[in-house]
Parts: sequence; C-alpha cells; structure tokens
Amino acid sequence: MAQKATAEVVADVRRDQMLAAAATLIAERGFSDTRIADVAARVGASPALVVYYFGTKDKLLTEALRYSEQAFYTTAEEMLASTPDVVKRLETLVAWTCLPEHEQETPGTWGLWFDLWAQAFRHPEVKKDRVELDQQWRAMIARVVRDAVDADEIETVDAEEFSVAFAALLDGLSIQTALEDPVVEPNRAYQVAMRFASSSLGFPWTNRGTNGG
Amino acid sequence: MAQKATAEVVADVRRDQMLAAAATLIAERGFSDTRIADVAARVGASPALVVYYFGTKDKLLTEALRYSEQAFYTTAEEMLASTPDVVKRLETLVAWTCLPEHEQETPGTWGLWFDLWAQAFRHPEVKKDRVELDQQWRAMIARVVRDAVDADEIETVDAEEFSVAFAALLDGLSIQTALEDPVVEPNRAYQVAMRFASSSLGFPWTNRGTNGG
DNA sequence: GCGTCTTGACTGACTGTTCAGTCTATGGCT
DNA sequence: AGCCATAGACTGAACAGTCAGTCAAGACGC
Repeated sequence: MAQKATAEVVADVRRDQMLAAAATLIAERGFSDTRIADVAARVGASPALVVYYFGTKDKLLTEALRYSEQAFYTTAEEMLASTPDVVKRLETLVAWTCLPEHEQETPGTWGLWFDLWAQAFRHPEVKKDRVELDQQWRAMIARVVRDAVDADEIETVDAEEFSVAFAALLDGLSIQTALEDPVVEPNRAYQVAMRFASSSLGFPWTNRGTNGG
Repeated sequence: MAQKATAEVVADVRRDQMLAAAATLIAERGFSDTRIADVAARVGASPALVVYYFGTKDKLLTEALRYSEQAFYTTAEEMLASTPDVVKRLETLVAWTCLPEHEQETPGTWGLWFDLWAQAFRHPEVKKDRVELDQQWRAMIARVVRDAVDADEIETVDAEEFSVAFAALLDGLSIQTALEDPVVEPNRAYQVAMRFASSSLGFPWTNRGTNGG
C-alpha cells in the first residue's frame, strides 16, 4: 500500500510548514492568541486544511511547541559538534541562551518557552514532553563536562550534578534577559553563568569581550 | 467632604475579593482561560459588576497578577522578619520557593508566575511591573546577605552580585519543581540552592533533613 | 475511478461589553 | 424627625464579534 508517493511528501511538507508557522505565531502573539486562521494564512491555505491535518487547534499548537523546542536543541547540538574546547563550548551554550544577538537563528524561542511552561503546568501531556526536552538539555551539558574530564581539560567532577545546577541557572538568567531586566543585562548574565561554570568545574576564566557593541 | 463612607469600604472590599478570586482562577486555569463570568461567580456577583469595577477583562487579570505576586513578596518579608540567622533565612527562602509543601500559604503562585512571564514578554506595561517585582526579590536577598556581613556571620561579599545569581538559580530550580521534573526533586533543588549559597557566601552547610516525608 | 488534498460557505457556541434601569443609603433641607 | 434628591452599587438582558470546527463538493494525481 505504501510507496512514498509525491502526495505523501507534499503532506509532510505541509505539516512542517504549518508547525513552523504556528511556532512563529505563538512566539509573536502568545499561545492562546494564535488562531487557526492565522496559521492558515501564513502557509497560504484555508483554515479548513489546517484542521484537516491536525484535527484540532490544541493538537496543532501543542505539537508546534514541541517542534520548536526540539529544533532549538538540535541546533545547539550542531553548534557543539563544531566546537572542540570545553570552555568555548560552554561559552557557546551560554551565549546561545542569554545573548539576544543569537535569537535570529531560532526566532522567538523565549516567548515559546514561557508558553510551554504555562501549558506544561496544567496539561500532563505537555508536562511529560517538557521533562524529556529538559532532560536532553541537561544531558547535553553533562556530556560536555564528561568529554572535558575524559580529555583531561578539567578535574573530575560530578557532571550530572553540575548539569542540574547549571541548567537551572541558565534558565533563570535567560528569563531576565528575555524580559529585558535592566539589572541583569545580557552581558552580565553571560558573566554570571561563566563564573559559576569556571568555579564549579575549576577552570580559569576571564571575560574577553563577548560582543563588539 | 470625605469621611470614609461605608460605600467606599464596600467597594474596596469588593475589589480585593475580585482580585483574589481572579488570581486563584488564573492559577487554576491559566490567564486566558479565566473568564469574567468565573470571577463574578466566585464573588457572588454579576459579570457586569466586575466590568463596573475594572473596566475591562485585561485590566482585571493584569492587576490580579500584580496583586498576587506582591502578596507573595510581602509574605516572604514577614517570614524573614521572624528569622534572625542568615543560614536559616536563606533556608526559609529556598524552601519557600522550591518545596511544594509551602504552597498552601500562597496557593498556585507558580502557575501565576508562568503566566506573568508570558504576559510580560509581550506587554510592555506588565514587563515594567515585573522588573520592579523582581527587583524587590533581589533586594530582599541582598539585604539578608548584608545584614549577615554586618553581623559578622559571614565574610564580606558582593551582596548585589550574589543576589542576581541566586535569584536566577532559584527561578530555574523552582521551574523544575513546579513542573515536577523527576530529575530535579524538590529536596534536590533545595540542596543545590543551599550548596551554592554556602560556597558563594562561605558558610558551612550540611543538609539536615528538610522534611520528615 | 479512486483516494487524498483542498476549499468556500456556514454555523453554533462562547463571552466581553453595553445599557437602561432598580435598589439602597446617605446627607441635606425644612 | 421626616422627606426628598443624589450617587453609587448592582443586575438582567441583549448585542456583537470572534472562531473552532463541519460539510458537501471540487481538483488533482495515479
């Protein structure tokens, strides 16, 4: 019955377009202010078609949330793959989450996070997904640390323990930068995070300007 | 002309009731799933009356957000006032934010936070308010540290710098506990936070069971 | 011709907001 | 004291707009 016909390909492309559009819309307007009609308009289709593919508004938006966050982590993994040194890797991760300049690559991610949290808080399904997503994130951090230990770049430390604290710290700091708290400027957040990393993992670190501004 | 007539008192009480009801509802169902009619029902009034007091749904909900968060900080201040020792004070703060047992006192605060962030991200007015709220929170932390330094309980440290990092860490940790991440259990979050505090401020700390569970 | 896409037109429900008017009590006036 | 005018609290009913989801029918590829 199933040879991958062009039709199926078209369908997959459509789904992806819709998910991407939905994610962008959510980031812009917020979860509950994103309408089926908006998504349809963005992909140049009728609202009915969106319903045809996703059945219900909620399924569409929830899937879009997952889709976007997953994309975020995937991109992060790629960036890591092309960076060998621990310190540079951590700098990359921190810059990626705290410095708004890096927003372009996965636009509006922060807005999505807030909505993801709010949804997860009340909907068990979303909650479960979010836990997995966050586990990926911590695993990534822990892997960076373990690689560094294996390569004798830093002393032996509990990578898992560090990942929990560091991930939490990054979340907290990026909330402030995303919400443009004047006291926690992006650069300051960057330094706070790196200082924590350097003292926890025991490598020397001094701020060498992170951006030319 | 103005002796506080009973009418004015009634009005103030009503407003407060509505704000409290709205806050609870937001915590339960979420910001955008909270209807004027729900709030009205909770206080035993007609929807029209809610509009009479707040003009618009958005004003009501936004004010309710502020109202609730402010109440949270006020309660925290009170708890601090009756706790003299630095370490105990920090333990109180951490328990207050990370341990779900303490939820009862200001129910549903976490749900509210997520919605507050989501709103702040997109609405400048809310954003400004949130910054002020968070400033209060950091100031409270910094004050605890400064008091401790003045009382020679700990060595001299940069209280402001500590408050930024510690507040961020607490935010991040409490997201995990609020979202019931199995990897970051409440007790673990508690320990991570206290360990960070003890090493940053230079006081000894070992976990003496935080709850009898 | 058959199944998968795709749509326009429609609807049914929900809900914020308005409005005209009721009820209550307070305060001044005689 | 008694009476009336005024203001503020309050409501029921209706309005108007919005939107998710339905449906029957057309288009397109195989």
